[in-house]
Formats: sequence, C-alpha cells, structure tokens
Amino acid sequence: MSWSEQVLTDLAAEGHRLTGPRRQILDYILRYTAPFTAEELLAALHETGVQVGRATVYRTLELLQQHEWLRLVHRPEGEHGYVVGEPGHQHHLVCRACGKVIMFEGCELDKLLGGLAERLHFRIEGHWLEACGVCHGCQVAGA
Amino acid sequence: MSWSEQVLTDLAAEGHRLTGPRRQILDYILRYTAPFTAEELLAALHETGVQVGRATVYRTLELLQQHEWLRLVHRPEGEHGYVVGEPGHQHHLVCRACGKVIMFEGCELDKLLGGLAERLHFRIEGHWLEACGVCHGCQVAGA
DNA sequence: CTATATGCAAATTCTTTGCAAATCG
DNA sequence: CGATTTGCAAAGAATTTGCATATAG
Repeated sequence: MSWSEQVLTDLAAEGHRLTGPRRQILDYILRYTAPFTAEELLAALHETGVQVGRATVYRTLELLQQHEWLRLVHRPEGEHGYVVGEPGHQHHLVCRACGKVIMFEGCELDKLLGGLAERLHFRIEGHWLEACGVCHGCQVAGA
Repeated sequence: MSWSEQVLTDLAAEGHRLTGPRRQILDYILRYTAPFTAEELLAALHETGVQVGRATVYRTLELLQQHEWLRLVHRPEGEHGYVVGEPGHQHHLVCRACGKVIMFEGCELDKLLGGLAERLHFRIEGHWLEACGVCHGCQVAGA
C-alpha cells in the first residue's frame, strides 16, 4: 500500500473525508524529495493550475503532521519544512547541498536518553534529533 | 565571570560595541529560566519601562545566537525560543510543565552519529537534539 | 441531509529592512 | 571624529480565522 493510500485509509478511519483538494495535496507532497514549506507547496499547486486555497493547504499539512504522516524538520536557522514520514523512522539527516532527507531510527539514542532521564529523574516524553551535512552523492559531486 | 560579562568581553573582542540597549537585553535574558521569544523579551522590556526598539532586540538576539551565547530551541509544534547557552552543553531537555531547560552534552550521541555517517557516507556537519518531558520537580508537584 | 471541508479575504503574528539620528570607542 | 548601533515605521513573510458555500458520506 502506497503512502497516499495509507494516509487516505487512515484519515477515513478517523472520520475525515477524502476530498479532491486533499488528494491533490497528497499527490504534490510526493513530488518532493527535500523538505518543503506550506507556501512552496501552495505555489507548486498554483503554478500547475491546481486551484486550492491557501488555508486548505495549511490545514491539511497540519492534519497530516498530527497523524505523523508528515514530520516537521527544523533547521538551526529557524526555517522549518515538512517531510513525508515513515513510521518508525523518526530522525533525519538533511543534506544541505541537495536537501535530500535520510531517515533513521534512534534505538541507541533511546538508550542514551533513557540513562539521562534516570540520572536526572526527568520523564522524557518525546525527542527530536536532526543532523545536517552533505550526502554521499553531493560529496562526489564536489560540494 | 558571569554570563553577561563573558558575552560582553567576547563581543568587545570582536569589535562590537557594548551599548546600553545590549546591556539591558543581556540583563533581561537572564531573568528567564524557560525559552523565550524575541517578542516576549521585547514585551518584558517595555512593560518595565525600558525603551528598546523591536529591531534592536531581534538583531541582538541574532548576534548572540551566532556567537552561541544563545541557542535556539525548537518544539515539534514549530515554536522556537532562545535559551542561554553554555559552551559544551549543546542539547536540551525541555520540561513541558514549567518550561525549564536542562542542558547536556552529547558525547555518546556523537558516536552514534559517527557510525551512521560512516555507514551512509554522509558527512555530518552539525546536529540538533532536543527532548521534552517533565522534570523531577514538576513530577513531584503532580504534573 | 448533515457534518465536514473548502475558499476567500481580512486579520494576526513574526521578522526584516532602509535610513536618519544617536552613540561608543 | 568615524564606524557601529539604534529606533522607527513601513514592508514583507508566514500563518490563522470567520464565515458563507460546496461536498463527501
């Protein structure tokens, strides 16, 4: 089952409707390999003649993020973009040259945080790890 | 040497000027135990009668962040705030109840990322780790 | 049919910028 | 004095909201 199908199934199961605009947005999301912003996605839709309202884009992205079908990627500089989420792969390596995102699990990280939490008596409920650098392809290409 | 003194020394060493507004801003920054935003800081200054321009606040915070005297904390929801940085302590545990930030080093994390980078031939240039949860004090208080 | 979702335009919020006046060193 | 910094107000982004209309189920 493709990502779109899974999302649609999931949303339907929760009583959300599978509307035209939502299908279009899902379709366009899949064209990105790098993190994108709501405005970028909106512009892409409009450029190719798809008339979807700005609010709908914002609302749909938020909905998808809440269901973890999209994840938010932050950069130290403060920009944030969305990337398609794969359940279980929670962390990201973002290539600063081509923008590609590689996801990985943080099993060892959990151990590290677990130890820390115990030492500090801090109850950790969630965490966030992101690294940026240059991917193999871009290194070869001379970045 | 206090944080303010260190910052002032560091800035002076780089040819920046130790102006009144900058001193005021440093003073107010230290009143926060939780992450704060530029607007919050500006409001705090104004509420207590300190007349500093909005642009000055934004520019000073950015300057401090560039020198790593302040660090940016991101929340999954997308808000970001500044916290006083202690060199060498790069990661944060943020308490969602009281907002307090505990900093820690990520030595083990570096190992994890190093292995990952090697496996993927990815050159990691920076990373970002943040966890949120409830601190000991707030757990005791019943959060 | 009816609850949900959409689209629009206006309202907010956050941040940046240009430039003359002020000020630190 | 001269370069840096400030403050202002305006410009520019990014995001949210209210509400009438459209539409999926």
